[in-house]
Amino acid sequence: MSLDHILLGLLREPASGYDLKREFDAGPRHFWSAELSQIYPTLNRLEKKGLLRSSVEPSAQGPRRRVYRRTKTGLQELLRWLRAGPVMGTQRFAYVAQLAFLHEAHDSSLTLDFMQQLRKELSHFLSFLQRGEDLYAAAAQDPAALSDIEFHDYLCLRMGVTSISARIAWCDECIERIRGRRRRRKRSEVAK
Amino acid sequence: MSLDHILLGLLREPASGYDLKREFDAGPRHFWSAELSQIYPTLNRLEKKGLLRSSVEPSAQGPRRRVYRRTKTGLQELLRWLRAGPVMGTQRFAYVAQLAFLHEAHDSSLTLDFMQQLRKELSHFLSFLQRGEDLYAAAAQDPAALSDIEFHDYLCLRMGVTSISARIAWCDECIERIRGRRRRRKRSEVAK
DNA sequence: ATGACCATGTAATCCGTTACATGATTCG
DNA sequence: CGAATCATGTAACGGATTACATGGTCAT
Repeated sequence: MSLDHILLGLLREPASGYDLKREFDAGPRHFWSAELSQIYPTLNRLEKKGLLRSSVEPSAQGPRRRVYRRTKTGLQELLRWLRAGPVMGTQRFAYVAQLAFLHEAHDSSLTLDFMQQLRKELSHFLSFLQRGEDLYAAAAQDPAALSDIEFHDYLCLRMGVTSISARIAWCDECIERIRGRRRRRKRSEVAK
Repeated sequence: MSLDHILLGLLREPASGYDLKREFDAGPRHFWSAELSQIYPTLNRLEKKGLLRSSVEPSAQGPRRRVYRRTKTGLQELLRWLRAGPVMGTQRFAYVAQLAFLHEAHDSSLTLDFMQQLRKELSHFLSFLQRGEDLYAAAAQDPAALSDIEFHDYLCLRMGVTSISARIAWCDECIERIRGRRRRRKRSEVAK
């Protein structure tokens, strides 16, 4: 039930479902995502549970919006979740499973292509994260220059950058190993 | 629908649902997992679709087992999935979301404790992966010494090791930054 | 007026976890 | 004989995605 708590967390400022969706797409993309069709019913449920309160407000641009605010109970529930320690959810990387089975194709160029395409996709995502990181350039020098909120955001962004960078390095390592393996195979064939 | 393909991939040798569950727990733990209650119905469905074929066989130890084999169609479907290129599923890291919201607690020691506990859990998992890596010690020298299957398995294991290592380094970086921020905050308070 | 974007929702379906239910075999 | 392990499933629930449905406002 993490989405409940993530919405509670994002609602440090009053926001509509639509706003929250945009926040998901802007920031936490490297660690969470949600669709509007999941957000709206969840907000509704949280309001029924008394963790949120909503009011309809006119919009500056567009139709009327339902704006949600966290209640005192909502904040308490968020803090309870945070104090319970890190939630280690299950990881799922379909592309690693694919790599594990690529031997079935008996074609090392397919594995090579696969890793090169993966590297490209990861690099693309890394660029996106690094554009965000540039805004915090000062933080690398003096972490005390940031507000509490910015500081925590920055740490999360660093997680994205270090973890995608490591994955790209892994791609490079794989590509090198695949090439090395090929060369040695060819050599030992010639030796015969 | 990745589980379908992962089961097809794991079934390079005939196996029962119970066998496959043990394989999940032994190997792919760092990139996939599944429960028996999900595996059994999925195998059933794949058989109905003609991608698998099963037969009941006596067990060496215990009651009779239903052993599944991949059909030609099953292998073709697996290869189709592999050739389609890397599947970039959505990532979900609840603990990063937690970190993003920890500022609400207004207590830097809570953030510090959180990161230290996270580091501990990740280290534990890294040890598990490294025990697996030791079996492939030779591969680091000569990748051509491994069979195709072992080579691909090894690359997947390396993904786990590099990616968890990077995450641990990130924890250390965070811990350092939190401490540095504290010191600077205290200093500027004294300066007043 | 029409297309882009703002805004909110429901329905169908699928994926995944937890709990429940059953029973065979083996080892101490 | 009792506990551990082998072995196969079903049921209930919850989480997440895709598709569908509706309509307002604004700029061109």
